[in-house]
Amino acid sequence: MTNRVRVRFAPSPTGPLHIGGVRTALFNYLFSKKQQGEFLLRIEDTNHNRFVPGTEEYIIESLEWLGISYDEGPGKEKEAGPYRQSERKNRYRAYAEKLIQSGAAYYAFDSQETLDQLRKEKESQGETFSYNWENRNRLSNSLVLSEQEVQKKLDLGAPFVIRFKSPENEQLILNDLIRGEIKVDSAILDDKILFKSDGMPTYHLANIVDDHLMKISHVIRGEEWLPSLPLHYLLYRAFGWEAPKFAHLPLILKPSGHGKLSKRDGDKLGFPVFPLEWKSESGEISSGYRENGYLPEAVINMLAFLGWNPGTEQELFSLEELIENFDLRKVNKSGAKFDPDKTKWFQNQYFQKLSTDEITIHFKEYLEKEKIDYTVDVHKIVILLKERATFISDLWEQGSFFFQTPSAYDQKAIDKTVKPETAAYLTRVKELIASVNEFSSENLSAVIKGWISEEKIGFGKVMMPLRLALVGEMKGPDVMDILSVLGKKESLKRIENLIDKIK
RNA sequence: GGUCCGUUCGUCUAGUGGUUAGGACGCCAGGUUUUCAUCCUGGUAACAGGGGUUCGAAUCCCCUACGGACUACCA
Repeated sequence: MTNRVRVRFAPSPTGPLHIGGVRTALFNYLFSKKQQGEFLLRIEDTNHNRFVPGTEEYIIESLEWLGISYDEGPGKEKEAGPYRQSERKNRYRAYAEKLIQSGAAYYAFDSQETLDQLRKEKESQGETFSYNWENRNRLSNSLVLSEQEVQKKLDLGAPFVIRFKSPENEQLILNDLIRGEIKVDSAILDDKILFKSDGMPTYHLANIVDDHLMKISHVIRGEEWLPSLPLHYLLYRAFGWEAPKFAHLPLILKPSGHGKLSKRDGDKLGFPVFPLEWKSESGEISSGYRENGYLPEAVINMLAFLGWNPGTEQELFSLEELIENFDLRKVNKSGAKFDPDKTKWFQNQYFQKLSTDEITIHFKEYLEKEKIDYTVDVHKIVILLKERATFISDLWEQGSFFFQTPSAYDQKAIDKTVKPETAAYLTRVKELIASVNEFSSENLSAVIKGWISEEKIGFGKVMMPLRLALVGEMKGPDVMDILSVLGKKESLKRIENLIDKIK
């Protein structure tokens, strides 16, 4: 008898994990850690047709990047393993047979074509065909066939599936930790296939068997599974097992328009829906948060607040704080539209928390990757640019002029700042700068601003063209700081360039 | 179509019978920055509709509308 909390994240390796899946993993992780329980990763690969190579590795790498570590799973084998359903393959049949023995399930031999035909017929009458108490006695299965006939078919190797015999008339009262009581009439259920003709279990069987065998205490999964809850509940009962507690998480919806957030929304709408970049076999690339420069902390924080909040006004939470504060009862019932702007805001918050040293390291890596040579003091540039950046790449967008002499000038800025006397002013500034030995922004400021004040010229008339000469447009940090970072030689060159241009 | 779930500012949400319905993102305005961005201050804006229950409903109940999920030998 153990009350130990054990939860699992059970993705199927049919494609890259998208952020909805990541959030499910996160909530499972937070819940289990809050209760000092275990978090397992189980790969649900019972359908080889949909298997996509590389996705299991992708899932593991994603969780690792985000800091969601699992206690048991592929590569972390414990006694409940193995953790891939394909490797547990030969366990499921026996469980299905057990259900047949007790009368809770039965063999069915109907061909795909027969069923398709029946569905079509019903559909043409505006009704839906369902394989259940209404017509299971008219079909080809062990409910209607004699024991000998069934045995003969089995012996001959005829293809078969095993279906669950759902009760005809029972009011089921189910419980969900987030939604409370849910009442369902069993008459609307169909006899779901538990065991496929290819020798593999379906999700429903494998899921229940494994959750039981792995001693899962709480099943936390997406709302799309809510309609399967009655079946799962019935399955536990048929096996005579105690069912875990269930919690169905609200869905993550598209930012605009309608419906569940899907893989295709991301690049269509200009933000990632995947934690990591993914390249499909056809060569199509889906962008990822990591490659787009997001910090894992920001992604975690954003995801945690999609459908959950602590009930206080605090919005910034580290993983540890999330664990401390997480409460399933505070999870919302309704779906949440994904908000790319808010995600950026979280990113900005975490980016600003980074030290200038950390940012410098990453910015240098960026420059190297982009093959940009430099002699300037990158750390100084980072100090100047940090507060205006949200991503490392912003540093380049905001400050490329530190590395490259302007080759063109913003025409609007020229029109606005260049006057007949500008060339003369700049020539004088050049002389002044040349006279400064220790090229600090304080010294430069004293000399240049001193001269402007003395001559009563007006700051804008000098500073604006000077900025234009150094930057190429009207943006960037303090002009004196820019001069200081650029150094005497480069500064003089840039001023000279503009003088030549406007003379 | 059927079943189930849901519905507070544009978005994420607080709120559990008595609040000027709070916060955040976004947006707008002002200030700072002799530039741009940041930053600061302020503003905009919501209880889906209709019936009950109650002295009193965003909060409890019912109906309607709308939204979503599911409805495979996929998970």
